[in-house]
Amino acid sequence: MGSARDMAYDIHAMPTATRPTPEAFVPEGDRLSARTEALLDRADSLCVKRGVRMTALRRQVMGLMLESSHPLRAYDLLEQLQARHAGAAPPTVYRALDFLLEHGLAHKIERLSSFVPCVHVLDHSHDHDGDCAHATQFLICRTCARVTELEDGGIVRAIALASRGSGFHVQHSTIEIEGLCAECLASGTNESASLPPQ
Amino acid sequence: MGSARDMAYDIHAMPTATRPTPEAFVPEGDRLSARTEALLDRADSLCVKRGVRMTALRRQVMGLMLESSHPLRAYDLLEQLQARHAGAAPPTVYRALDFLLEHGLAHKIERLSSFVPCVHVLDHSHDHDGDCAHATQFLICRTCARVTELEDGGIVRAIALASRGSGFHVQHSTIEIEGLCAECLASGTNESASLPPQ
DNA sequence: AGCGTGATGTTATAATATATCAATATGAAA
DNA sequence: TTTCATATTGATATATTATAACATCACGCT
Repeated sequence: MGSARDMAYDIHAMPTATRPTPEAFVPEGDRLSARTEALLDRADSLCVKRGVRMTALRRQVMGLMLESSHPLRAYDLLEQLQARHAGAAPPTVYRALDFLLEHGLAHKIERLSSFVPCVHVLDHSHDHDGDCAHATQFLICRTCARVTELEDGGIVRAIALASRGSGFHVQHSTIEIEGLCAECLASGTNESASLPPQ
Repeated sequence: MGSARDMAYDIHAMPTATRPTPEAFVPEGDRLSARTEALLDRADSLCVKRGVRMTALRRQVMGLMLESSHPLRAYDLLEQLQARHAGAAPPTVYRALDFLLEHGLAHKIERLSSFVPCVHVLDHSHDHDGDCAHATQFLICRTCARVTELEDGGIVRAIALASRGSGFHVQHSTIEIEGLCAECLASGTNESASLPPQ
């Protein structure tokens, strides 16, 4: 036994390191990038640390988001999930998403009714670990539809200051900034990615 | 003839000042506060200035929002609209809302899938007039469900700064801050108004 | 093994939003 | 005034997003 929850559910619930020869078990189209596998494993150990369960289903949904270059809608995830998970239905996806959102492993982009994996909890040294209450902001490119997650102290402070000025106690902020990303600005590619207007 | 668009559609399309004795024409339950009437008239003249039409339908929808203490969902508006407007259907409301949003007379609160009238375009001296591209932020109270609209320069600057740091060109920002308003904090009334979590 | 809890399966439906095309109203031109 | 182009509204259908409710199954504990 390699870890606290190995052999649970199926191979997709296992950190890569504990698998015999992963490729042999992974059905066509399911190979995940090394980065995704690494991030999934980080998410996984974060869950262990918190005493919650990163099940196969949740890991799969997280994996789908990590492999995508842009936010995915619930029904996008559902469709992809169904390829390997016949019985998947809307609640299947929404429940997995609820878990991931609750534990700060993913975020909902309200403007797009879409979801992205959280890179700050997972990536490098941002060890929030037991605490998932980080304040994030999102840059949404209207041309390429990519979303970048920020954790900008200046924005957080400005919001705290303005709220305090109104006697308001902040619990959560939704900050979604739309426009053109550096790459699209540079390449002059201004066709919209069919985002909602305003 | 009293103004550019008088007698259009019905009495509700008319600024109060041009009406003979408004009360006599207004059906039961349709009396609007003096504040609402005044703001509707401001919205109206803003539209005239911009060469767009504040029709009876749009004015009614705007009026419903102005009379409400909290954000209204599209189907709330629809239901209220139907009381005086038999044929009203979802597109009726969404089209009126689209117009009001486009002209900065209302805002959508993404977190609540709800709509509020814009007070900054309408109230007192904020004469944006021809220009509706003001940057707003919203304070959403989880207890009383009231929403306060801000136009805080500090937040706008912090966002501009952070975005510039990423080479991102901002076109629009959605800033929705959830928590407890001063009144609810003071009164200790902490029952949630059934807002979505996180 | 038996039990309590949490996770998933399954079906149905609620809530939010848009597409499409017909009918009508409006403002400007002739 | 008539005519015309355009904007607005009417009406029906449907797409999209999200949840309720209850059955079943897996897991962790004793």
